[in-house]
Amino acid sequence: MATIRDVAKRAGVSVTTVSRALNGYSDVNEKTRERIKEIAKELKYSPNLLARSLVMKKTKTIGLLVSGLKIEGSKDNFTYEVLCGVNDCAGQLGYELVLISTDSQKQQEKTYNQLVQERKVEGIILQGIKTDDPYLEEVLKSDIPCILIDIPMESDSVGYVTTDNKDGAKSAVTHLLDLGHKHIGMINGHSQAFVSQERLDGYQEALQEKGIAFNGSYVVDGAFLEEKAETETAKLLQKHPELTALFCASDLMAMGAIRAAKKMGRKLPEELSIVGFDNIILSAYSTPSLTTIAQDRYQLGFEATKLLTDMLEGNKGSKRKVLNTTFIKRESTSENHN
Amino acid sequence: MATIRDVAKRAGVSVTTVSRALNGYSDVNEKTRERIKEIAKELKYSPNLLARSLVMKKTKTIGLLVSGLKIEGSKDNFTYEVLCGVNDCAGQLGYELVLISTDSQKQQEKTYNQLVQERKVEGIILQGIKTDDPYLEEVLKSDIPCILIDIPMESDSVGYVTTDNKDGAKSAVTHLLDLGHKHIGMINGHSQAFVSQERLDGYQEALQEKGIAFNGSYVVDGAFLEEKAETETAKLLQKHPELTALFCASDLMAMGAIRAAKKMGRKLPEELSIVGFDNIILSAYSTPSLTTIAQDRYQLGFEATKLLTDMLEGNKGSKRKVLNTTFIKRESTSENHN
DNA sequence: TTCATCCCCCAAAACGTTTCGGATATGATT
DNA sequence: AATCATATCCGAAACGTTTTGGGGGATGAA
Repeated sequence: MATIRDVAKRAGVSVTTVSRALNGYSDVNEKTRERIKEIAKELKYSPNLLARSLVMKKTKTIGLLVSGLKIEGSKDNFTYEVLCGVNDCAGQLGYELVLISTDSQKQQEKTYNQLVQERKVEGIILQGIKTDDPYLEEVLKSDIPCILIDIPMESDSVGYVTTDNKDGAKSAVTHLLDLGHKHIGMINGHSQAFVSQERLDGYQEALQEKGIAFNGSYVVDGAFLEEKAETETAKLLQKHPELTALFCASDLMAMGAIRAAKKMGRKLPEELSIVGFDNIILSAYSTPSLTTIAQDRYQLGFEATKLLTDMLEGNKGSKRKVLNTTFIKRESTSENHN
Repeated sequence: MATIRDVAKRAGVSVTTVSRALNGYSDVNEKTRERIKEIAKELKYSPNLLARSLVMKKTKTIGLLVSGLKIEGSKDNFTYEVLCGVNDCAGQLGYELVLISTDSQKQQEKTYNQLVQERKVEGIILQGIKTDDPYLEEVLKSDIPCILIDIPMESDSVGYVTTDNKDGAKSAVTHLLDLGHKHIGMINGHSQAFVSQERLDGYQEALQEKGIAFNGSYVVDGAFLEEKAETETAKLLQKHPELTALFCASDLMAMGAIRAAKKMGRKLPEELSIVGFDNIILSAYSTPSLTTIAQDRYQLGFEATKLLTDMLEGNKGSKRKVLNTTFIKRESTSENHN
């Protein structure tokens, strides 16, 4: 590996001049600059980023910290698609991306600050963290720039990007109401996610606007898990046979709900309408295919990165961004025939 | 950020001693070692990895270079699951992971060597590269340690990990033959993937063992794409109505095949048996669910990382690993009734 | 001639580590 | 008393950059 010294020697100038020539400073003669560039190319010189970072105290690196990077994530692809967005944006802006993953085990050993400082990243995007995670508090106190995904919290150094969950949920439920459904259940996610509360809010607001009373026993906790959703749905339908429609806070849970309904012999969608949230791949392939609220996970990652790099480069501006959802009609919803 | 100098000052020793104390050298008194550790913790000292790497010429970092890290990858999750495996193994072994993605555009600008040297990674895992990619040649010439995924090529510094594609394909086709099918089509992947050839070999070998002549016109190119597979399947079935079964070189293509068959009014699986390859999530949810050959993508990533770190640490040993497949029976295959 | 301006260039310090080659003190051995 | 081995410690160099604070020469103006 050729160093800057090699180039300097060969060019008969000082390392200072090489550095300044290559970095586009104006106090170097154009002729010598060209010569230096020539030689650099000849020697296949490329600056040692470690050395550069060490002196400049900038690494041009961001980290994607994901809590629970597990194979189960394949089902909703949330993390993968966020990752794609982050990667694309970071690439465009010349930032390197390091992937950091934690789990409750690792968190015992290292604090957030340690974890992040060690990796020498300038900023962090946080994905998949729950609201009761001890890291979250640390993040908000720390002065390491950070963007949270789907956790609407801010501080001087942290911002967030999320989807308009309330509005999305509202349009889902409104869709069901428009189809004539009066008794609509909800399979919500666990309470360690902000989005659960938001989606519940949307559910309630939609009901309220149509003058339908909210019934707490119509809402159950599916914990964002397919199996849990299946058993909870079964129980719910058993207990409340009057339900003709379900709003699920995630497509994956909707898959569980579909299975539960099928097992109970309910005809879909004639005897039970189901709408999900997320628009995961599966929702287009299931039988019946799933009417759902699409959120753009790629964009979530992309915007998070944009926000983060803006912060890093000192561009003052909003540190939050809320994305819109899109309603997607498929087969799993139909008019209420009761 | 506290530096080693701060610790040294506070402890009243030299930086050398602090360094050696913290790194477990024996030529430092246990008492002072304890004192230094104490102070280090007190000052929240953690060594600057940039500085360390600079002098040690080791970064303890590996790169996952993926060609075409795109949102479309959501459908088969190949990259995501490999990533999970790489991440887990790297984490266990104390390596950092940086994600590098390229596309044909970026490859114009930077050679493989540049791309990799700049990032200061010690080794690379290469995923998603096609056989006609110019990078591949460069990889084999380069002396940067590298593990290829699903490309069985070796050199002094590069090894590979892959699945036993031929055997997997063979068992898929054998399954169909055992069900009494005599005319079996194949929707293969494009020829820029090694696995395509291997799976074709397995297909042929299975036929041969049962004494059935190979018919080249039964094999079409679905390019690993769902849509392409759909149109190719439609054409194939039209041209060869005698076909009662299909072997698809990927589950995603099988999805296309299923759709094509349905559109033609074929009853599945009674009038057409289909077996896929991969065992992607979708295959369990489609109607009919897909009989397939499972390959462990997570393990692929995990083993790749193990191989790579072995190389990096000078452990001489095999630089290749071939994983086995598992046959999974679902609804899409049944006995031949003709 | 003298002085101020540019234009180019450079030596040296700094970043935070690790490591090499001693240095010192202590105690044991001869 | 002299020598030697051992246990601890340390100064300084090295890694490859960027940046700071000039320095010298040419040019133009006074």
